[in-house]
Amino acid sequence: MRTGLLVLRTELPDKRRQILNLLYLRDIFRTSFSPRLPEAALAAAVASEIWRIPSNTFETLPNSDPCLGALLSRQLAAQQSRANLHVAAIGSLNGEERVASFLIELALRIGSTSPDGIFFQIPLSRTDIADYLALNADTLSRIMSRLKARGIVVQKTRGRVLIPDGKMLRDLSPITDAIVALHGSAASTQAHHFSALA
Amino acid sequence: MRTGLLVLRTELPDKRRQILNLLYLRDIFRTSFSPRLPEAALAAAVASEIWRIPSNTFETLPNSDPCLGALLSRQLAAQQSRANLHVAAIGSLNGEERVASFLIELALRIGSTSPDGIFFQIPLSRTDIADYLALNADTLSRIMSRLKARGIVVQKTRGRVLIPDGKMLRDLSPITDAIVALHGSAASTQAHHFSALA
DNA sequence: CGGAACGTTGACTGTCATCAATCTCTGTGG
DNA sequence: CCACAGAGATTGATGACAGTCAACGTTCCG
Repeated sequence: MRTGLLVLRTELPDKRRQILNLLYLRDIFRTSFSPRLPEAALAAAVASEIWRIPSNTFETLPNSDPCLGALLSRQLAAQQSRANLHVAAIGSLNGEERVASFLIELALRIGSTSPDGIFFQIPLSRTDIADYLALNADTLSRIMSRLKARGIVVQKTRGRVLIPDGKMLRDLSPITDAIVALHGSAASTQAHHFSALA
Repeated sequence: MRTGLLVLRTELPDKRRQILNLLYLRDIFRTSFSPRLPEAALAAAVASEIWRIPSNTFETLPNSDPCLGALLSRQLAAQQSRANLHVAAIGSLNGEERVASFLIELALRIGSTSPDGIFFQIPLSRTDIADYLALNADTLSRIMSRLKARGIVVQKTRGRVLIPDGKMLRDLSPITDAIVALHGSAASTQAHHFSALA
């Protein structure tokens, strides 16, 4: 995909929904990445632009250009790693830690640094965020309220958020380093806000 | 890898452990599949045999043989899909459903069909299973006791288990179909025990 | 036989889900 | 411009499920 943000969403029998994965710029998605779950479907969280490549072409892509093959291989490895990280987040963090981790992820991916801190537009609805973090929407709302009360996040307008101090957020998540490694390119201006060395 | 069973394990600050992924026969693992989490490490659950391939060789493998490239590509897709399925399991199932899903997975992977049902040797310690399912070991023990009381699983000896009736187990997990699709090869004698059509 | 590791079980606690009431935004039409 | 409707978000009261801690069983070693 070229721009935008996609979610891989599924819905189990009892109206239990879960967002399995977020897909960002330059991520690769194949139908076969999605397990055969009921209602599993890709949906655009924000307007997105996608390149479609026929499956055959995709599988023989590396043959045409060795360098492309290596790139592809690394991209897929990074996505696998992100999926594993998400397992760790959902499986071993509590609500607040999950939300903090998610905010760090967004800040690295779509944040822009300003003198006041890191700004970004939250690209998902509350419900989608809750589904992504395996939390209830009500619980998510409560956690966000607590974070706002503590001044860790500041809500500017609907869906627009400011993180005044990356270090405070950093300390709320035990997996910050892994998130930075996977979502913050070395060149990212946001990454250093969360870096342990900063 | 060629034989055995590997676990990708991590351990966060407060002795919270999580098993991110199980690796079975013919699965592919690269260091870069593992997020940079504290203590992230591969460990053998049972004696395992592994092929090591230098990273460069790996990335250029597809160039040497187009057919191999396609195979590789599909294998990686299947593993991605399994990671996503595991997110769904941990994120949206309750304890009993997770355990049922895990038992189905094992039955498909390492079970052998007998007149009495499906037999297998549980290849992980209680603690590891709990970490894989994002449950507490005590809770896991309680759930297993309940399943035994209901006759859904029968414990033969330490770590050796019999599933008398696959259909009963099947109905305990809302994601059975997806598990069968990913872990049961079409040829597997176990797969039909869990199939909706059986 | 004894010790260590692992597993089980019960009583209690804490976190998160559920349900319901209220509030806030956003867009629409008078 | 305001009123209104509807969706989404917030908040509180309550309950269920899983986690914690501690005691006791079991298995498997030397």
